[in-house]
Amino acid sequence: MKKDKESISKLSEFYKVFGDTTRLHILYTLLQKEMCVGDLSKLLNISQSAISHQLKILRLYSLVRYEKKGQCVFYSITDEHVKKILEDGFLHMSEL
Amino acid sequence: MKKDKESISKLSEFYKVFGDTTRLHILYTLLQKEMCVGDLSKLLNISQSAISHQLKILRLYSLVRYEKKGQCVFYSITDEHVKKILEDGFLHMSEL
DNA sequence: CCTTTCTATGAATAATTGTTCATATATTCA
DNA sequence: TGAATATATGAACAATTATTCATAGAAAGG
Repeated sequence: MKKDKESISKLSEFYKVFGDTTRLHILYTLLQKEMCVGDLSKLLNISQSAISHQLKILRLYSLVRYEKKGQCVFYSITDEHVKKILEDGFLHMSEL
Repeated sequence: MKKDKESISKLSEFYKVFGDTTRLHILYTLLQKEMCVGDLSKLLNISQSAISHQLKILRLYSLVRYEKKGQCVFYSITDEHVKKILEDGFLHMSEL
């Protein structure tokens, strides 16, 4: 695995995505079940706009996917690999 | 594993530490061999002060340890667990 | 249609974080 | 002891990132 400037920069971006409480809250909530934007907003007590902006970033990094059902847009964790990353996070931390 | 506000906040802090190119560069450099502040500064072409400030954060999170030898302070990765986290990072990313 | 509801988004603002600059402390060596 | 070298650190400044605010678009229901 190369550890040049380029890939270290990529890796730091990757970590940065997880390094925000709003995004982590969204991710761990979606780990339980898929949810639409408004529900996330109410549940986490964060404005709809803020949620939407952060979901955009999570989408950009392919951490969540979405499906439109009527007026609602349901978001969910992309796949098992992302779920694993999320579960590993707590393990790593608790070992430090 | 509890996923309350408190622990999600802790976890995001943990990720945040890795979410900076300077700190990652330092960490991956120290993964090769222990090094003193000045050498890191020269090698990475980052001011001594910036390196020192970032090392302080890495120390705070127990990711590095240091040993004073004369005027120099040699830094190294704390332990195998931290090394594992660093190596896992690239794997996770490459699978996304 | 018109209104309501849900979501997305650009721009402005607020908050956070990183770097630089100036300087202090400690150690070595002449 | 005095000068040089290595590191740390507080404060100011710069840069980045998140949130809010205002608003637009899309779908559903009356």
